Amino acid sequence: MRTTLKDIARQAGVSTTLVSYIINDRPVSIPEETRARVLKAIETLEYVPSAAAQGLRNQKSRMIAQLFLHYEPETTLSEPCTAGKTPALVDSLALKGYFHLNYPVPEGEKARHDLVNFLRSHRVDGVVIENTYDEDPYIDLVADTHVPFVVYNQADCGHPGSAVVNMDDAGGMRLTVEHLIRKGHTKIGHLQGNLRTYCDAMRRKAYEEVLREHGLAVREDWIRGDGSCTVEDGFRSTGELLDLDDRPTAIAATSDLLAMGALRQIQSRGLRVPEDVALIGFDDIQAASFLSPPLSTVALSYRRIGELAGEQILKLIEEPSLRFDPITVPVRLIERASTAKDFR
Amino acid sequence: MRTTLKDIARQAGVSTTLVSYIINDRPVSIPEETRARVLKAIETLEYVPSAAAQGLRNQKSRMIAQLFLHYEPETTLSEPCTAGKTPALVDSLALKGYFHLNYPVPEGEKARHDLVNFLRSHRVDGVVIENTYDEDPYIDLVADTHVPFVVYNQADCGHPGSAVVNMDDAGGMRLTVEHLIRKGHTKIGHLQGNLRTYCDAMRRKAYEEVLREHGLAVREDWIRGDGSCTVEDGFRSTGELLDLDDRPTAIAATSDLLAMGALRQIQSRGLRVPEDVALIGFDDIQAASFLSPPLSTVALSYRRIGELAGEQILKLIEEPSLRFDPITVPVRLIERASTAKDFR
DNA sequence: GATACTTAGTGAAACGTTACAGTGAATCGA
DNA sequence: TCGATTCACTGTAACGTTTCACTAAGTATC
Repeated sequence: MRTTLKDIARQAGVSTTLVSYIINDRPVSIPEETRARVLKAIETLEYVPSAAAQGLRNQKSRMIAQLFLHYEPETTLSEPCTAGKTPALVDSLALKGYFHLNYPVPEGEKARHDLVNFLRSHRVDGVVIENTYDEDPYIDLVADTHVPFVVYNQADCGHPGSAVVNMDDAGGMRLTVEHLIRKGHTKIGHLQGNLRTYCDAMRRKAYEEVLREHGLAVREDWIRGDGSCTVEDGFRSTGELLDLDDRPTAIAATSDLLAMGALRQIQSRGLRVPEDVALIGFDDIQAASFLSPPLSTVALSYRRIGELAGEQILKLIEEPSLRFDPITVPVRLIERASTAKDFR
Repeated sequence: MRTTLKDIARQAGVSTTLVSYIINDRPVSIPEETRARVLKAIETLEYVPSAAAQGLRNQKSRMIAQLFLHYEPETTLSEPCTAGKTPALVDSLALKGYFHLNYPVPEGEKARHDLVNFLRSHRVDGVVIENTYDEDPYIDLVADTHVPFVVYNQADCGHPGSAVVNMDDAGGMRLTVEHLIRKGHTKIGHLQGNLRTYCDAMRRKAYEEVLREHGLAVREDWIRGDGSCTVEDGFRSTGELLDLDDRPTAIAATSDLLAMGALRQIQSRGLRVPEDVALIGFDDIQAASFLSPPLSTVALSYRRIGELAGEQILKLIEEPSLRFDPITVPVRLIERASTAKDFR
């Protein structure tokens, strides 16, 4: 059997109440001698409180779940953007003695229902929502359970007990397109991601805005991508772009994975990057600098984002009435060889 | 307040016992009419059982922790080898209604102590141990708490209530070295990883064995690597190798990351791969096929490994007396351009 | 000497489930 | 028609904490 408070109390000749007080450092006066006796009993009997009993009594679990919405087994947890934030989140939770739970939410009625039950079961004190769509209905679902939550990549969602952490998607995409324009490009294509996500939607919007600001037309046939945001999609979509009679001389991709596919496609046709087609990505994944030519891209600190999410959710748990303004984490342009030639 | 069994019982005019029986599908005879009444009450009051109360009562949490030993914040969770297995583990646990917890264990007495308390607190029903050293003392630590566990990359550890899942490290390294020998190489260097890990130790051992079997000398000065297994290490260590008067004509790295660093070093000196130095990695990370030249390597299904770990730990929880033989997941050689030239 | 306060504790009731041991009533077999 | 069985339930005691309201001394205050 397991060692319980009762065992400690018996061993030390005191009540369980007193043992509990000592363990939890309650401000009651206890003579050193008694305290020492109890601590010794805890030591020798190797007592550790039962998480379940504490959870039941305190209505707290000290667990935070990271929700992976629109989950697909083979991809979601491996994507740079999704996976990148997890380590920092885990670390910042661990720092405060909280545990991190991975909770995938595949599409479908069953998973949706399971999610609500999960949240209602009080298994976790709060959640961090990953991989949301723009104005994602799942957010309301979570909000309705009154579990505090932090969500990435959303406009301010306005729910009480929630906070938003964004990266500067629009700013990043502006950087890339303006960079290409400075290099002399006027025919700039775009490889888009999943437009249902806030990230990719904002990036595409920024792409169009910058073009218009510079008096360049937005051509629908220069915007490609099936939404899967994979290397394969990049390869295929770039193929479509290059098949056009009037094709772009530069491509701004919404992710490095798309850009990797693009690079492969361009080079497989004997074209050169950046001489024939300039190419720039987004995310600055590790592989980017190893491509030939090394890929220009936008770097952002996924660590910082995850860290912020961790801090926010813990603050919300302590004080659910807190209101936060959405935080936006800055990005920066990384210029490499894939955009290194001036185009005139 | 939260809706409890009592509320349901009152609403349906029955005892809490009966409600519990219905929810848990206990084999007792209950007229359809009563059952329907109770289910309706559950529905309308939106009842969901309290995870903590069930945990306390059943002494089960339906949670599995993945332990990341020797944890370093910036790297451990991002490494291909470590991160690669997590998604499949999460999926296979979710399939059976179990939750997946990330538990980092940094070096140090405090973290070690926290770990023991964590396991003793019965917060999880079992653990999967990631990133172990060879004959890692942490394994005994876990075993002593009698929490069922699965461990990757170990010789059979012999503890009751445990299982081992390996990938075929030795077999994979044999494939790469034999491949290089077939290509005509006799001067083959090795970039080693962290020899304290079973993986890297096995790989290095296999490297040496194959050399000996083919009558080739094992030269200590051709074996490099500071144990960090990073791109930077690969770059630096390959520099040392190339500085030698009598230098290898081929390099077998224990990981793709090391090989990426090696490639950068080789090319930065104006040498060609594979003409001047052939190069082969291990892991088949996504970037490998995007290098110039594309990197030969060893592919293994991290998905399969994670899946197996999930299945094993759940079986152990159901039946802790079960004994499993260590499972070894097969690997295969991927030949790409970085080893494509015969060397004579 | 009565009153108030501090010290060092204790008992019992939650928290929300589940399992065991029953209990009446109805049905069945001989 | 009696005992046994089945049916449809229920009461209560756990599971292991924490908290609230107490108490019974001892000490200080006036």
